[in-house]
Amino acid sequence: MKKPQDKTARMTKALREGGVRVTRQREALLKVLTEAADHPDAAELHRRAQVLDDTVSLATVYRTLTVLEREGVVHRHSFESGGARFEVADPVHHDHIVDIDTGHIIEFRNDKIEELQRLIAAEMGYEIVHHRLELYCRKLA
Amino acid sequence: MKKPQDKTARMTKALREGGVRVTRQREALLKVLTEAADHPDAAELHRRAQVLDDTVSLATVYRTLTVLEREGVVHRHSFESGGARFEVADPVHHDHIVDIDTGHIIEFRNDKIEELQRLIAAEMGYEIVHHRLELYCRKLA
DNA sequence: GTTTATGCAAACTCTTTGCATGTAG
DNA sequence: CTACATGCAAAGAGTTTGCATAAAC
Repeated sequence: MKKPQDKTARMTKALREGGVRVTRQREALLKVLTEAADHPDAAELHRRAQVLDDTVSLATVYRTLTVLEREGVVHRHSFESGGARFEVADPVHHDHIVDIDTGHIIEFRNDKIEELQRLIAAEMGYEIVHHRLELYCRKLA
Repeated sequence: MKKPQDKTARMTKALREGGVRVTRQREALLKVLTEAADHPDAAELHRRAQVLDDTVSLATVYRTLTVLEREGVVHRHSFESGGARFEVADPVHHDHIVDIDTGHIIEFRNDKIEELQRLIAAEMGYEIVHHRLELYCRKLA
């Protein structure tokens, strides 16, 4: 069982070492991000962060998310509808299943599919820098 | 060698049978779409369609693309940056490699990867309705 | 003739930015 | 103390929409 506070501590350390200032607002956002079990968008992160610190503005949420993404501690996804959604970067890459009826997002990882992608790209003379695989699904009866 | 005019003819037929009116503007857009070897966005399609019919407005381009997508003759993609990009629906599904240096988009199809996706979804109790696989790549040296 | 599509401009959503002020290191 | 981060409001990009007019069937 990984404790969220450990994650936050590791993240703030990584940020400071990257020359990034850890402000009250950024601490609030980091806490909200590490505690999120879902994939919230910027507005939702703003709402959650304001509970912890009501001075957090939406502009800062966006600016901070950009910084966190650049520092590699957050991943940005854009699923089929709506704006960008965010999650704390997982050291192990995973893909997503989107339940088109409920909107729920499920993570999965499959080494075979990762390897196949690498092979396909290589056959075409390419090396994968990053990729995106989303399965839009419906629950089986 | 498939002739573009055949494609357009088939598409207009499908549209009329779907109760959709085929206007001058829609004809221009269909022609531009079938002749496109790339994946243009709405603004680019607007530019190209205006060469054929200068009364085509951007609003109509958007409205028509929505109709064409609903009728199944066009696919809409949203790659990592910029707005939506469109292509005539391919009867055989394909995925995309995006060259991150040039922006070029290459299509590919791989049955094994399609099958793997189906298996993964099934294992989680899901059936795939549609999916999206994009490989953001760099040319190998 | 009816019903649907169009152009235009305004509105909308999501995101970014300029600027004066605040604050982390 | 100085450089960087912030809030606010305004601007931006991409897309949609209300309305009066035009045209497909």
